[in-house]
Amino acid sequence: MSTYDIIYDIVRQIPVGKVATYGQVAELANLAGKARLVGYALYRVDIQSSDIPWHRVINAKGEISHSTLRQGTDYLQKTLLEEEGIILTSDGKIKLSQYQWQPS
DNA sequence: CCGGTGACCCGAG
DNA sequence: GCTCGGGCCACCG
Repeated sequence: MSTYDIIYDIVRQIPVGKVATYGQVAELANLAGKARLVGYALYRVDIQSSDIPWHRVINAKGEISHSTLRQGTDYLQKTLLEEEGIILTSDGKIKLSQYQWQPS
C-alpha cells in the first residue's frame, strides 16, 4: 500500500459531476499540506487505461492546471468535465461553490 | 546518497 | 488582481 495508492483511492470516490481540489484530496488521504504529491501522483497515472477519474481533480482556484508535460490532456480534461455536466465559466474556471465534492 | 523536479497551496507585500 | 518565497516529499538519474 503505497502513498500513491491511497491518493488513487480517494480520487476514485469523487462522484460524477463533482470535482475536488488537490489540497482536498491530500487532506482526505491523510496527507494534509502535501498537495504537491497529489499532482505528482496524477501525473504518473496512465490516462489511457486507468479507472481513475483524474479529470475531476483541479487546483484550489477552480482552474485546470496546465503544464507543458501534459501534451493536451488539459484540454481533454475540460472536455470530460463538460460531458459530465459541469459548466465552465467563460475564462475556463469551475465554480467550486457549486461543484466541489462534499465528502460525508 | 544527493539533488533536481514537479497536474500544488498559502500568506505577505 | 499580481509576484515571491517557503513548505511539502516521492520519484528518477
